[in-house]
Amino acid sequence: MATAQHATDYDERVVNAAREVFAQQGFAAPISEIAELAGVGVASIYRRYPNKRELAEHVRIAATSRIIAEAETAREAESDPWKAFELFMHGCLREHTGIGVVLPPHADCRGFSEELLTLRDRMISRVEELVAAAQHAGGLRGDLRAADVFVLFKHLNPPLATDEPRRAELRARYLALVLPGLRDSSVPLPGAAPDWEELRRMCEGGADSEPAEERVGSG
Amino acid sequence: MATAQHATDYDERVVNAAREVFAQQGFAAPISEIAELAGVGVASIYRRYPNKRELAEHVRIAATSRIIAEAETAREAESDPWKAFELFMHGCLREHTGIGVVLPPHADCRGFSEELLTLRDRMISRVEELVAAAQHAGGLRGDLRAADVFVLFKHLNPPLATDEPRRAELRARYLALVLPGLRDSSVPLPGAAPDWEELRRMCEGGADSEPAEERVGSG
DNA sequence: CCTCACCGGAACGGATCATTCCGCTCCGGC
DNA sequence: GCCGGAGCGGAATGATCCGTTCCGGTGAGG
Repeated sequence: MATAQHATDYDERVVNAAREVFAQQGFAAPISEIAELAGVGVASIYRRYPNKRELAEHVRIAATSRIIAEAETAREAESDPWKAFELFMHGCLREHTGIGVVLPPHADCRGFSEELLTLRDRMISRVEELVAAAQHAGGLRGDLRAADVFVLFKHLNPPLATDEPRRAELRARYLALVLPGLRDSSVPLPGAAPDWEELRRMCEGGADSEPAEERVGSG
Repeated sequence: MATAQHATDYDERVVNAAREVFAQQGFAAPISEIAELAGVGVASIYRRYPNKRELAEHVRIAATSRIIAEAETAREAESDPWKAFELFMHGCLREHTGIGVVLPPHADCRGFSEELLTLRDRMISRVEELVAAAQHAGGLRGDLRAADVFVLFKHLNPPLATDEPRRAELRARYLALVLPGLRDSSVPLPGAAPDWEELRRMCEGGADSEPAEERVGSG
């Protein structure tokens, strides 16, 4: 039916716009921006999601699932562990992957659904496996940790420069700039990789996640 | 005199705090945050600067000057162009350099003083010279542009994770991760480096700069 | 022409932030 | 010990932004 088709079309545009806006600007981005990018009114978003938090959670779940799928696909498609790792990195930075949206799950886990937390853990496991395999047999430097990969994602993702084709070009450029260096272990990495808690704080500062939690003191 | 000393002390704490906060959170950071980090009241900031814009400009001028100095120092201290480039990168990411604050001059030049615009141009020139020299004789990959260096700074700077020593550790870690790759030109960089205008847009989205265009206010 | 479903955008209320105002403390002079 | 003023911290103010809700408009089906 025309009507159902129309609704589906709207759903998709809203979700896509939300993914892009959240990925690029963080979860503090205004709903109106999503509406504008989607070419709909704000009310059309609220007609589909009860509030911003639920929209954000939906987007996070979708993006996290997609990253997991990228990891599994990469492993299956490539027997060479380094190639698989490379493929995964490229896959995560492809258009519409919404990689920018998977950091906040590490960044701000307060009040998330079990589903999302489970997905988050699975995503981390998949990345750890890819890294370990590439280190064992692929020449990936041994002192790289999975958390570093997420830091790279965080930096490689949100150019936000212009339109998507150009953004993809920029992601590709900086991925190409960084990837070869990951195999050069002539100089050991100083310091320790961030743990998930620290990564959380690193992402919180950059692009705000949810408004805030309990406003404690003062009055 | 105790009084003069005290005032100087306050000035310094305010400027340092402003540099850190602006560098990590962008120029949209609230003044109250700066005040808190400096351990002073907001009024003490306004007693020294007529408004937020002038404080920001002061910080930008200081940081930009410092980057220029780092570039000149590096060139003079090292005859090997690659070493000079490396030294410059490390120098810019040292504590208190405020590298995060030099991006917005490219990011949002509206209504800046001639002084700052001149410094900005000089800073760009110095970086271009270092890059060209390192490419000519130092093994730096030939397709790296000066704008890429600023993109790297943008990503290497604002961990914001915890306290400064740890932040310095993180900056060092990711600089060490990236630097070796800059000499590996086996795979040419795809896409084009951003021009200054595009870099401006890239920074605008990430961490807000000034509120918006001309906000008349302040009556 | 009427009804129903769905839209876009204006309206509302709360939160945030730049800036100003005010009462307090500390210091030197008497 | 008491007075005047400089300088301070934080509360008060006014404007803006943003999440959410409300409402009048529009097009399809009957």
